[in-house]
Amino acid sequence: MVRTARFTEDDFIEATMALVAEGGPAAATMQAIARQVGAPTGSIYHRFESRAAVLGAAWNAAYASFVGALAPLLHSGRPREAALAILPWSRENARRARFLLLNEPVTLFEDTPPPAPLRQALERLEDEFDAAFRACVGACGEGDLREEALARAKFLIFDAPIAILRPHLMKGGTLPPFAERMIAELHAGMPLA
Amino acid sequence: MVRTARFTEDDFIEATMALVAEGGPAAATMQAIARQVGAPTGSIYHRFESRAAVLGAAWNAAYASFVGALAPLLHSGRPREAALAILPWSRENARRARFLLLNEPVTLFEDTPPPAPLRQALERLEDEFDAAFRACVGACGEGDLREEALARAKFLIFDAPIAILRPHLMKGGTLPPFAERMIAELHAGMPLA
DNA sequence: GGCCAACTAGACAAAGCATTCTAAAATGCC
DNA sequence: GGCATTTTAGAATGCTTTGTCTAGTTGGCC
Repeated sequence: MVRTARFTEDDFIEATMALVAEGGPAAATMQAIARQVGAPTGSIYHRFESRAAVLGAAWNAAYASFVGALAPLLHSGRPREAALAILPWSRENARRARFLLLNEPVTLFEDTPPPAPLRQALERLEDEFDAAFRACVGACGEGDLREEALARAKFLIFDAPIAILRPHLMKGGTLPPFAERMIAELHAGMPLA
Repeated sequence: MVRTARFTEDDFIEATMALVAEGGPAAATMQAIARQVGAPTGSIYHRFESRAAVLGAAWNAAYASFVGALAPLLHSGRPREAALAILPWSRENARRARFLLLNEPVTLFEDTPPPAPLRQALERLEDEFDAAFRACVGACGEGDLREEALARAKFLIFDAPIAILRPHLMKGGTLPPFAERMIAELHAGMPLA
């Protein structure tokens, strides 16, 4: 080792999340990221091979944090708790929540996909999340029936809570307490199986 | 009148929807729209003053069609039917559904907002939709309680059904029959008030 | 104390974009 | 048939972006 780095990989990742959370994917230009960190654009390319790599790394970091919060609850068979866990996670990770939950990877990476290692890492995370859902659903049904049960679980635990949160994540204020109630009520009225 | 137009306003609007539905907002460059229609780029500017105007016009058209399908049902006090109506509308308007339901206006217009007339037209549509929800919720509660009831209705009738549809709209295939069942069950288990 | 790899620094080149501009073509009307 | 005007047609312009390239700087180690 020789010269100490002024800017870490994480500095750029955090700046990217902040910019996307604030102004959408297009706001995260390499120059905007550099400006946010206080670095020249060239420095980013010492850590990331391309813009797609920065976005991909940021996405994977946010997604890993999210999956890390939910997967254990799914594996221990507590779908309701998993759904409700999205709220504290979003409150504690406001920037990540806006970045992760208000963007689709397909639009984030629409121009150029991230390099292969990042794509594979993301695929592993998605598989991990999927496996957690399957473990939670258990061995209920076969074939199409099983797929329906899985779609049901993903809706109840992931998509529906996020749909409840989305308007408030957009506005940017604090998440209202009745969000909790709505999720609980949803799970009371429409059980997993 | 003198020379007959080869390309109509609608040609460009439909092309824009198709491109965004296929490859996200960034795919709808002026040149891509022109290519899709078979026109030179300059011709677009005879009908629309800017790219934001094309996107805005496309968004308003899709949104008007959607609101037109749901608002009457809300006004006649049939929230369940309104929620279920999203399915046939999406099946009959696959391209519009992907364009409208998988994109947020905030990301679509993040760079430059559409010109004032289109913005106002969109605001009117949003007000119309909001009024339909308020009419459906009726006079239940005051102040915060009323706002909660409204958020509840919007979730049950709009956001939740779309959350159910989203994975399938993404994949692009036909919408599965169990989507209908899930929406019905959701409304059975978690009533409006 | 000097060496040298890793880094900062920012100008630069190349590509793609929205928008404009000039020229030509079409068509209802006189 | 010729004119006025709308439209097609597509090249040209200027801006913004990503990614590269050359210089110069830092700081641990011999």
